Amino acid sequence: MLPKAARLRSRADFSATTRGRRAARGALVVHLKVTGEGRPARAGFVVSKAVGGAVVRNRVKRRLRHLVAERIGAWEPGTDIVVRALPLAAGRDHTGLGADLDGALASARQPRKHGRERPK
RNA sequence: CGAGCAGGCCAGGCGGCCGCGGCGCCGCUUCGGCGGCGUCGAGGAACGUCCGGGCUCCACAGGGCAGGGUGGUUGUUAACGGCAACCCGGGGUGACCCGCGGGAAAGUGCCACAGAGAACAGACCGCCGCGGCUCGCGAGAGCGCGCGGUAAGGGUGAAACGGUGGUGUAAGAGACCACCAGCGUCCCGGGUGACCGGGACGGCUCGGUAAACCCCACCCGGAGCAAGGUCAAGAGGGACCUUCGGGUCCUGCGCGGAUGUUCGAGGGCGGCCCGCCCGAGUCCGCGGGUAGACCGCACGAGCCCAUCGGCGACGGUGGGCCCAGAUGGAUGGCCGUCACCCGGGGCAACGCGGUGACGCGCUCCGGGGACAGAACCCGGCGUAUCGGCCUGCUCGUCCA
RNA sequence: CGGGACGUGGCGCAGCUUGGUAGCGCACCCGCUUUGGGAGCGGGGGGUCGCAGGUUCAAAUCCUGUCGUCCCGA
Repeated sequence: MLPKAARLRSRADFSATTRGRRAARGALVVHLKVTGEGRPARAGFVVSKAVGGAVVRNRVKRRLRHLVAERIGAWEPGTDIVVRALPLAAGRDHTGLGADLDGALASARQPRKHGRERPK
């Protein structure tokens, strides 16, 4: 799992990260912000009451923490992410959540294109 | 063997890889932490928050009136609205189960519709007597008739002012009698008690509803671990120093308005009134600051075993054990395997039964494993829960 | 942690205080009106009163438990 130092633990950290880039995939929404500071990367999780009861919420959180822990070493220092779980995440298994997380991260890392591509 | 009743228990096991939090020891450290080893790490409901207590702070001067809760008895307990045993009423063939189970002759209210009449009741039909009229020779019969008697019968209703049989009567009626049911008073016996059993007498019968108001008995200070405490930080103001960035010390939000200081604001004594006490601030608006750490906080009405008392809830004694403490919130993630349950396929092999189809064990495949996450602690209650196990008991059927 | 409100046809609400008939608006169906539609007029259908138990002759209403939703204070 993630040690304490690698987790976002205050309201201020969460707000700062949430104002960064955002991407959604499947049951997850990921906020990403590269601060450029020299400390290790950190992650935070938001699982609201809409996802389920305490048992379901804890299970989702624990799975996400493990998934992030497997990936966090590869990120550049100073990166903060916030992973928010949608109600769909309650029925998602480990593999499914991993796919959602990777997809959302890849999408968030891509530089945002200005304007939308209009369909022909 | 089949139905069923009651009580209790479990909450998958093992292994691999990768992790998280607390505590202890050791080592390193730039004093922020890091590493290693050891050890501990969710529940029977941790849940809902329906009760009761511990603990902490506030208050303690009482009186009256309101308010809330409980409601068979006796126990049990720190306490309870819990639990145990028993009593009463109801249900079941039975084991057993269910009951907010005080008072309706203290008072008030309500009882729709139907029905003649619904609470110190009521003559619609019927029944009976007298009178009237009609018919008939007459005995008598009849009536959309009048006056009176009558609560036995009909019908309505949840409920119609005791039941059955007789005496009696014009017809009837507890008007009277016998038995039965119920009520009240007294006596005897049993029980700590609720109450039970028996007897005598009485008037003969007095509806339901208090989960309607109410009456009676008993109980009840207010808040809540964001309780409460220690420390740090802080905006503004003042003084001093200054290299004009700031630093040190003291005090500790600033501004405006209302009201008040023995002619007393405001607060406290759970609410109101009286009374008493403390007493110089209190309230409103605008603007600003803080949002940290530690203690409380894990030895407790604690758990396990034995034994004694008690029908039991429970209590006494002795021995052993230390058993979660997070704070964007740890106690896990992934995989394998073995047992368990469900569904489907197969007899190719083995075992049992059957002539056999096949069934069971077996084997192959697929699926399932619930309800649910500590947040100051404890005792209960209530609710959710895939399934499995144990003990005692009841009824039915068959065999000996 | 403490306190409060609500649940009634498809939707939004009354009725609960003082227990006996569940009502209103929109929507739906049928008819009239119109060339047709809308509007209007007339008629009609539709409700386990969140769930379970209890009190009562009788419960949407009273009591207890339970489920869900929402709000307020610290």
